[in-house]
Amino acid sequence: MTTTAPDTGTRMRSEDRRVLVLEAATRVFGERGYHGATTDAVAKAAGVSQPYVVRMFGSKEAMFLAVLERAVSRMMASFRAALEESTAESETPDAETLHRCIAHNYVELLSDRGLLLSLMQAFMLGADPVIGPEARACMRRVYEFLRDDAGMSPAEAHGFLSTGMMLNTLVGLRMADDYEKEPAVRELLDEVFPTKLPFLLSLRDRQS
Amino acid sequence: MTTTAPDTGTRMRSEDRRVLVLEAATRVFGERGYHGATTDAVAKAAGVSQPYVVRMFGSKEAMFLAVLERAVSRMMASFRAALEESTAESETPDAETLHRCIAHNYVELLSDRGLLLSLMQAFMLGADPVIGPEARACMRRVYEFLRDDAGMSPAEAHGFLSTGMMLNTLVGLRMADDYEKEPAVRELLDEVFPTKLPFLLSLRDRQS
DNA sequence: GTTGGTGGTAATCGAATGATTACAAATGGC
DNA sequence: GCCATTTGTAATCATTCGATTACCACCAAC
Repeated sequence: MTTTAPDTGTRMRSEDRRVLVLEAATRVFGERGYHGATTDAVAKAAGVSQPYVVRMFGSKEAMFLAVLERAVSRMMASFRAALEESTAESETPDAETLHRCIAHNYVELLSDRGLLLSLMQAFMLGADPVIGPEARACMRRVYEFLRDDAGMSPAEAHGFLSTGMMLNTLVGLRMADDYEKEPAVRELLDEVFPTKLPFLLSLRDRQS
Repeated sequence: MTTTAPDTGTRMRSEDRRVLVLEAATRVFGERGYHGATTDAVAKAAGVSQPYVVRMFGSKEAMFLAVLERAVSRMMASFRAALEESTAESETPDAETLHRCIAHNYVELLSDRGLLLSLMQAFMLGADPVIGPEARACMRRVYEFLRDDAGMSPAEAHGFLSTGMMLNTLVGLRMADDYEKEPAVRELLDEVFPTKLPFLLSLRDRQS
């Protein structure tokens, strides 16, 4: 007897499926953290079976590392695009122009819900013997880009990274949930997201 | 027959024991995160049995909330002390004096290994229906202190919080582990911890 | 001395989870 | 058409973990 529902006949190339699973994993890891995320939750979010996601990456740990690599690569690509934008505006862009261009692209990254949160989750795993070194390498890549490619001074890079950590933290906290109820929260978010607030608030209502 | 090792005869008041367990839980939650921490690991770190820590707080979730409350209370106390220090130096302290005094006490907090990391872990749990609201309230308490008591402008409070998030992230990453090997890391840490670097590096070598 | 409350532990349970195995259905080259 | 490869799933396993239960030991009051 057949125990499974009849196949719909549609099969994907594993390459495409892998991207789907990676996107789902990014969302799940971002929301629940490395330890809190389950391979089953990722599987359900991607619409595949749990053993499939395990075999696709070998282990949950390897899957997280893949998510991390993709996340930092996409962030770097976003920064590089921002750098080109700002050099297009003026030959030797000042710090403010660069900041504005990067901030613009950075908030765009928030659309990929979980990407920045997955990075942030990795940054809290420095004690992990496998993930820790990879996470430190990610931070290093970003810092070296800011110094070597974007031409920032150490102090400028520090300020830029600090603001980024703050943004990520506020997103992790879901601080926007209290925007209407708490005047202090409104004031803080108005300060931190001067131009991108409508976009941030629109993110809040999306699924999950 | 007796299955247990003979009691050493030393018994503690549950109040004192509770503090010991809270300190142990702070370390464990800080290192492994909420989901990654186990009640058994907390029990072993505190030198008691696992059922005891569960009964003491009712649940792992309640224990985390207790850790969170203690952490934010101690941080606020540290900030209040710093505020008094700076007003002792000059009647109406400028921003730099206040920053310096707070930074001094803040780095002291790092001695309580895990306190800031536990806070940071909570900040990544905004999606949790129970912990999320509590974590947002913690952030709000800190922001309102900076605005109302420390007299910071929204922009000043934003900058201060951003730097704090950056410090916490670098500690979570264990970035100091790469201080000697990676020149970029050395440069970054020299910039972020201008005066407190020896202290930071000494923390690195402590147990766990 | 015994009694009752406080400070603990050993043993165990049920559920969740990451991983493995065995198997089935679709696809493509020949 | 046939067969090997690829794309998937159902079933299950061994651990782990939070929680519960039942029990024991110390101590103070009377």
